[in-house]
Amino acid sequence: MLEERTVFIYFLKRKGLKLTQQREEILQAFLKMEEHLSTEDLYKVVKRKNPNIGHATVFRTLKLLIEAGIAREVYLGDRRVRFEHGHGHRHHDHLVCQVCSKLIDTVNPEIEKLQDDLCKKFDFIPTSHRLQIFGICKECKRKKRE
Amino acid sequence: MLEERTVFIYFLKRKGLKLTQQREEILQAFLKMEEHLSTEDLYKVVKRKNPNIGHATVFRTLKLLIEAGIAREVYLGDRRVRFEHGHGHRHHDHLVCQVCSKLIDTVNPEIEKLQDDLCKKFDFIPTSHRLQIFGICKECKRKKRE
DNA sequence: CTGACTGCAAACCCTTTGCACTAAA
DNA sequence: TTTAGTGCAAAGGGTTTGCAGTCAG
Repeated sequence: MLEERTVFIYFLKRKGLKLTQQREEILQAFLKMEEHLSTEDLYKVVKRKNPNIGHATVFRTLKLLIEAGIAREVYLGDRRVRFEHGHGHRHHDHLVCQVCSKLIDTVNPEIEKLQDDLCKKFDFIPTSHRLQIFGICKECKRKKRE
Repeated sequence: MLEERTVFIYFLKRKGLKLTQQREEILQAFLKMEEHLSTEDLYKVVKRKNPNIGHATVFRTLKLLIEAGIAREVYLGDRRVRFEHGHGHRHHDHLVCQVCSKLIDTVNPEIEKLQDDLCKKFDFIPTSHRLQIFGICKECKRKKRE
């Protein structure tokens, strides 16, 4: 948790930007979150600590976090932009349950490897990727039977 | 091309819906398209044939096509919903060029296989998936060098 | 005939921006 | 003090819906 904060501070310094109370709070909220929150979700979390923070600040700070490589955008199928941790994390793949919306994160080195092969085949330089498998999770499957 | 039309007609009949001139035209335009068009794109294509068609009709018909399994939604990272063929087509993976926005479609049976394994591991029943690799395509890479 | 369909325009909803005020450095 | 940051509210921009007129069955 400390490390990402350091990255952010360096990033700000390098760009001549300032570390404000709000940015600090948003960063902390972002780092604590487990799931893939939307701007709105994060806004609500931060607002609990600091009731007069605005949407715009959350939005703008999130952009900075992305630029700094600390956050990453994910699209889960609705029209909302969601965020996940980016810095130093392997990019994981998602199993998305269409019944309960639960998300299972996973990393599969073999798939990763095949993706690289695929890129080579097309002479394509990858910067990031996103794998989502939609379906029904274990629990929901069980409930259906009951 | 005939087959999908049949599927659609059955679908409409089953739901007590009507096959209108507009729906026919939108279906044909959708089936002819090669790329991943947004509602807006498809609207423009159809409008050329039938200038007084409205956005809403395209939008609503697209929803029907999805329900009938003929179309499928894709999210490429902008805020647009895009569509691709769904019925009877293998789900292909995408290489998305971040410079020129070009899309390379591809299918990789090995990756497909590993995905199935992944699902089994989590006892997850997959219904569809989506793999997107973002990066720089061959042409744009070359241009950069020049 | 009758209920589904259409086009229009407006409502929606999330994202993004402009601006006058505030606060890091 | 200077310049970036903030909150507010409004603008954007794509998607969705309400409605009165229209048309397929």
